[in-house]
Amino acid sequence: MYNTLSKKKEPFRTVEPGKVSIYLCGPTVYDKAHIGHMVGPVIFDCIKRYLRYCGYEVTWVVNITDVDDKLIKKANERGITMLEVAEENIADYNFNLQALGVDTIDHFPRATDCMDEIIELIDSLVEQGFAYESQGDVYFEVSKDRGYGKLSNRNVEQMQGEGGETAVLKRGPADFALWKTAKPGEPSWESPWGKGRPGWHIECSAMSRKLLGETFDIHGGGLDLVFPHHENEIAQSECCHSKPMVTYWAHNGLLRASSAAGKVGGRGEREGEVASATGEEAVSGKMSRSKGAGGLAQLIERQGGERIRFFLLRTHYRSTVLFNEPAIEEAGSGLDGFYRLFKRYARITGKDFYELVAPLTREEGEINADSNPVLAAATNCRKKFLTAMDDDFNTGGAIGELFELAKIINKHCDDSQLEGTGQQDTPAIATLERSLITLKELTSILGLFGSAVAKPQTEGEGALLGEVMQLVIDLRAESRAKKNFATADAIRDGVGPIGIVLEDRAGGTEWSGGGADALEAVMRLLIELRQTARATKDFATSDAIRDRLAALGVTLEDRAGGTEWTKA
RNA sequence: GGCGCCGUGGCCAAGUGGCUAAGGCAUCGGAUUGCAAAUCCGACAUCCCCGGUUCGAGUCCGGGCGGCGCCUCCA
Repeated sequence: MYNTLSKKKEPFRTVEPGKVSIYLCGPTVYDKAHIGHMVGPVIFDCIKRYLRYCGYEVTWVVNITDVDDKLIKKANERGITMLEVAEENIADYNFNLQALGVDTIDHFPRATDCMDEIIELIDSLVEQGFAYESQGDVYFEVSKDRGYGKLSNRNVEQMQGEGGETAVLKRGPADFALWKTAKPGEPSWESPWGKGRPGWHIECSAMSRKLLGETFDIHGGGLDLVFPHHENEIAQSECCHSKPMVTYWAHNGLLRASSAAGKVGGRGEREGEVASATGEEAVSGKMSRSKGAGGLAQLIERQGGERIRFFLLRTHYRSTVLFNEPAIEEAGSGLDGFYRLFKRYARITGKDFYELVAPLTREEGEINADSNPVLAAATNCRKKFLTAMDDDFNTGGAIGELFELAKIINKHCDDSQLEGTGQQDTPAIATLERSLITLKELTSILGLFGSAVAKPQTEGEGALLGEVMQLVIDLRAESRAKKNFATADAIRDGVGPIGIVLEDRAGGTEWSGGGADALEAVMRLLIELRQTARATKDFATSDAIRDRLAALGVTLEDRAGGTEWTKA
């Protein structure tokens, strides 16, 4: 595991054998989240799942900083309380986490719920001479900490800055506030230094100690938190406790918004036809809420959480990721291959991939391949997957093996002609299931494919039904025009049982009715009509059906067991 | 100015001294299909440039060029 403190990978060892304690810096909840806020939660969710899989007992804390200058400012702007601002954005954050499948967080402490611990910690620092009071504020005296700067690799002398607005109150320009005295009208708490509130940084030292102890295993956060936030946390905690705060500091790379949709990075070669980048001027550069980044919830609505999670996990967590929506869609294309495999499994066995029970631990997952070449290949994939994960949680490399495994399984289905032959309880089926169980075992580590992706659009289905019905009506009209009454009548007779009535009026045909399952039923009717046409070699009609559905975004796929339709 | 990261095929991306440089997306062939879709098979890179260390480097060192982050709030 890579450690920011030592700047290299280190063998994994824990404070307590068999146990891992993790603290991840969560959001300051003054505004809605953007996608960058999910990098840490998603990777640490995987880290926890993986460590658990490897036999560790893991405790994971994500804090909420709900008291801060920016929350106060936001509350004043909107004429609501700081608490209300916090509640609103915590709800947003929780929605985002849930959508991305982050569900392994054990504790969600809020700074305002830990005020006693915070004050106690500050008090101890003052008592030990590492901090001092100044007109109701309390500052940490950086020059008293010999280790200061070790995480972010800097020393106090070389640091610039004149100390900001509060310079006159501080002994040194690098000193930072542990406690801020309350201005009139601001939320405040009683303390030995009068009414006030904690500075940024101290809440994490207090909450991590409260829940994980004075020394814990892993502290995570975005790379942008290394300085000053984590540097100051170390200073506070280690001066107070005279022992290491954390064994591993783990920082995820930052997301950057990339301009020019479709072109992610690379040199700006603009030859030939150039997509005129008019319209929305995409912002390029680091994402931050202060620059207006947000809208994660809307992005989730458009793309779905699993795509976004997969997109984030394709890349190693420490690298910078250029983010734009087409890139997420591309990731989605990769995911689709897995979804198709799951459907294939259902076609063959009638069973649901999501219902498969996979081994929860590394030992249980071992495959007994014997002389089965498919399982031997699956074993090899599994091994490489785990090797990648063992190397600083290399999810990108691990995902490569997932695709490899999917290909092996698909090939097995092809080679053994599992589709359409009605095989059951054969060794080939057993091999299929066993290899899918391994796929499930591995994807579970990444928190993927835990449950079927919910269909995002019920309203869209209503619209689609309308479009499909128009197609049905057109088709019937054309059949009548060609005096192909068999087909025309088959259409009207076919929609009747679905609860749809066709009425021929002077201006054209109108339709009405149709219940909840109408879309599915109409699609089946169209598929039947197409089969009939094909059987009578009426390819003009059969192709017309498929082509027109394609124009609506519906794809027909002929399988050994029958035709399936999917909406893009 | 100080500290640090990155530069692999059309795009994304793994790889941290050694068999044929993973994988995905896209593209082009082939098998399959009435035609498609799906699936499978195949094609598609010598790793920004220069120099060095080494029997051997994308992988280590030095120097360029280019992109980016932190030093102020930030996942």
